[in-house]
Formats: sequence, structure tokens, C-alpha cells
Amino acid sequence: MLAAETPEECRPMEETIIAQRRAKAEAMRAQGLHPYANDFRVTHLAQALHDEHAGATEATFEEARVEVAVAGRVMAVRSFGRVVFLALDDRSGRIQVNLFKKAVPAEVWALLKLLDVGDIVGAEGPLMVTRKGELSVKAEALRIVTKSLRPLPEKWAGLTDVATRYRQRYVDLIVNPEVRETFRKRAEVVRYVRRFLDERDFLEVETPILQPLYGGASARPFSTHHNTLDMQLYLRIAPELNLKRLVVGGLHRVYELNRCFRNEGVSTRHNPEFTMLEFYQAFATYDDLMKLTEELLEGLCRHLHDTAEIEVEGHRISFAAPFRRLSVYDGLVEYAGLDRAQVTDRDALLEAAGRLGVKKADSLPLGYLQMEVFEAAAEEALIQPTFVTDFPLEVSPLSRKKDSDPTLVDRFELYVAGRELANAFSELNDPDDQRRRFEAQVAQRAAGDDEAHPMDEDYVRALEYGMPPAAGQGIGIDRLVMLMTDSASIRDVIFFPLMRPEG
RNA sequence: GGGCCAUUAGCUCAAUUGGCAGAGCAACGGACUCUUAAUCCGCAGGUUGAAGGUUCGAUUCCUUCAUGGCCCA
Repeated sequence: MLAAETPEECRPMEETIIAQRRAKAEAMRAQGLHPYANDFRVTHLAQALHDEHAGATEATFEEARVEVAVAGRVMAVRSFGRVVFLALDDRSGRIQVNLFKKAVPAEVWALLKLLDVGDIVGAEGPLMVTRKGELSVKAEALRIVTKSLRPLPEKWAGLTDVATRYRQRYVDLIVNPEVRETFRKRAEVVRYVRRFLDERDFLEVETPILQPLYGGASARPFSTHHNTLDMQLYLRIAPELNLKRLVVGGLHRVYELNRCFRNEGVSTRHNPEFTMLEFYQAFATYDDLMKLTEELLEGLCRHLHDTAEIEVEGHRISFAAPFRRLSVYDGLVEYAGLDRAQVTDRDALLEAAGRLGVKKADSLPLGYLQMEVFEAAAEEALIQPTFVTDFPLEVSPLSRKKDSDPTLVDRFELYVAGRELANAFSELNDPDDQRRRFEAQVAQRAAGDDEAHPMDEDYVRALEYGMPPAAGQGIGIDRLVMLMTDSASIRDVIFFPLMRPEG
């Protein structure tokens, strides 16, 4: 009788199921039951019950009655005529709810006819343990507090189609517990990072996402428009310059966990919006930040995994400090087949670039060429955590020159599992040098590099007031979470990755 | 941007050389007092991603498009 009264023969299954469930919701209303009630009070979480009553047996609750009220989504219904078992998922885990026809009021038993997998229910009653040893709630009262209208994916094979998983992440989260676990780990990473920096007297700050001028990285921005001010604005590609303005202002240790936006392609490692940590510390050098980074990552890894070694894409990765240090020049020698004299030799680099498949190498300035060759030759080989140090000046417009070699800067990038994870440097605080670097970038842009840095007069003015010696770092949080959860795609650590609209 | 692959029931997947589009789970009806992917009986569910083309006949071959995946840039 609850089946759709008008059997339109050719109606697709999904529509039929939705119609059936709507009819069940209406049947509830007819009985005075609200299918979207919000007055059920929960007393216990599933996991807490399992923890508290580990080892309980059938006899345990016979003398000592423990009354509970639990609520969650029904993930399975196993019916045996006069006994029904429900698998109930709440935010902590799963608990079984048992209904015995003899032990529940008739209206509760009748409600089972209106119950579907996927419904959110509340159950009250004493705890019990089944003959098979399953801790359960022996329901004496049961309510459907939210009627679900759409069928969930199959319980065993689950939902695997990646497009559906990303577009309907809510379904993915309902049926795939490992996805919930990944995002819990993500929250734990962020929490650990915050605590780590807070304990070291860093101040958490927020700076604008909407900026009249973008900068702080080499990337193309998203642009937008402010109507009232009739003004072109950009979404930030990095918070760097604003954070250093704060260092000028006397906030000598700052950090921002920030969403950045870069107008570039989508891949397993790139999402147009992503989360970065940037922090700045006055009176510190990039060398100090290497030590800080080792401490942060080893501590984080141990916190999450109780060990400093984890498996990432089949590689055993150790975050035990110290990490390897490798200068760009040494890397060119070791991985690009150059000898020491050739790392600054344009012809030798071009030969290597050709051999490694670097495109448009001819037009690149020396420092860019060195980095293209380095990345092509070495990046994939840097599996264990490695600080790549001493970058060419040209590719580092915001970094301090090395005192020992003014063609290089005090900078490092951290590579793990062949991926860039962090970028850091001692900050350039000489305003006149900074202006020249910006001018070089503007020239680079004029030569066709649309990722080159624009001139920022106000930033130079800030430096003219004097920024204390400082070092700063950016860490890709999404990539860090990918490492810590061994996720192959950035889309697996972002709830709602950018997708084309559904057809 | 280029190459390759995929798209079939709500979900996960089949379909021989181009020849009646199937299964499991979920749903629906029924049996069942201890299940853990319960089991058993029955019944239903399809614009085969979209649009064209070839053919007596297309899930299958061809073209274009859409979406996704992998690789390359």
C-alpha cells in the first residue's frame, strides 16, 4: 500500500524509490510524526559506548541496566521477522540497535515499515550484548528524525566513481569511512601546525584575499571587479607581501593559514584554490627555518602515526631529522650529468635541457634555465625529505642574496616523495635591491613571462621604513595532508575540488 | 593544448564476430527470534552519456560533442 499507487510502468528506479519514500514521509505525517523532527536528545556516542563497555557479555547488562539514547544514520537493516537489527552510524562510529517485537510498543514496530536505509533515527533503551557478542542498544523507543528520500550506493562495493564522489561529497562521506578519516587527519594536521606555531609565540593573522595588486609568488591570478569602487581586484596568489608588512610593523613572528588562488591548470597536484601556511620570523635565517621545519614535520608525523616513517606511494619515507641538504648546483652535478664547471655554463645547460626534454629552453635566462634543468633531472628522485638550497637570484625576487655568492640567494625548497612541499628564504630587506629585483621582474614580464612578479611600490616603501632581518616560509597544506594520508590526488584531501559543471 | 582509455538499472559490474541488454546489491511483496555483505522465495527496474552516420539490424563500427581518468606538454 505504500508503494506508489499509480504504477507508471516505465518510471526509472530512482524516481520510483524517491516516490515510495515520499509516501512514507506522508504516512508519518498522517500518524502525527514529524519526518524532520529536531527534538531528539542524544546521551551517548557509539564509540564511547564501545570504549566504556569493551569486554561486556550477555550477562553484563542483565543486572545492571544502562539506559542510552543514540542517534545516527541507518546504514543497514537486517530483519528476522520478530527481530530487527539496525546498523547506526553517528559522528563517532557505529552501534547496533536491536528491536524485538515482544519488547517494543506496537507503534514502534509499525514504524519499521516506514524505515529505509539512509534514514536518520534516534533510539532509546538499555544496552545489551547479543549471542554473537555485539554490543547493542535494545530499543524500546525508535524515531525516524530525518526521512531520507534518495537511495544510498550499494553497501559493499560502495561509491567509487570519482566524478560522483567529488560532486556529491556528502554521499562519499556517508558511505566511505576512509574518506571521513582522511579529512579528520587533515583537521589534525591543521590543529598541530597551529599549536606548534602558537607555542613558539607566532601570532595568527588574517590578511586580504581581495587585493588591488597581487604578488608574493610566480603565478597568474584570478581577477574580479568591485562594483561600487569600480575597481579591478585580484584574488591573492600568496599572502607573503602583506605578512612582511606586518613584520615591518613590529609583529616579528606571524603566520597565516591561508587560501590562495592561482589561475592554472587542474591536476592530481594542483587545485586552483588551495591552502597554504605562511610564517615569518624576525632575526632568523633560512637555516633556522630548516631546523624548525624538521621539528615540525617529524613531530607531526609522530603525532599522526606514532612513528617518523610512513609509506607514501610505495616509498618508505623517514621524517627523522636531520633531512638531507642539497644545493641546486650539487643537484645539477648529481642528477643532470653536468660537472661542476658546467652548472653555470649556458651551452652545457642547454645540452642537458635538450636531453631532458625541457621546452623553450633557448629563451630562458640562466637562473631559470638552471632551475628547469634541475627540476627535470632531480625532482622525481628526491624521495626522502630533502632541502634543496641556494637558488639562483633571478628566480627569487624576494629572497636575500647569499653573502658568499651574490648570484645566489639564501633559499630552500623542501621536496618529499618527488613533490615540492615547502619554499622558504631569508627575506630581502634592502629596499633599493628589492626595487631592482621588481624591475627585473617587470622586464621579464615584458619579455613574455606572464607569471613574473609585478612592481609593488608600497611594499618597497614599507621596506624603506626598515624590516628587521627575517626568514619566511610557505608550506602547502594540501600536499602535506596528501603525504600524511598517502593520497594520490589533491582532490582526495579537498572536500569540494573544482569540477566542470554537470552536464 | 595533444595522445590513450572509460561512460550500460539507484550503486558495482557483465553482454562472444554487429543479432532478443544481464547479474549482484538496493527497492517492492512474502517467510524467518541473534544478524554482522544475514538467508530463502517472488516481483519489478533500461532513451546503453548526447547528437548524427553506416547497416536488414548498433551497447558493439564511424564522426562530432559532453563528462571523467591516465600519460605527455
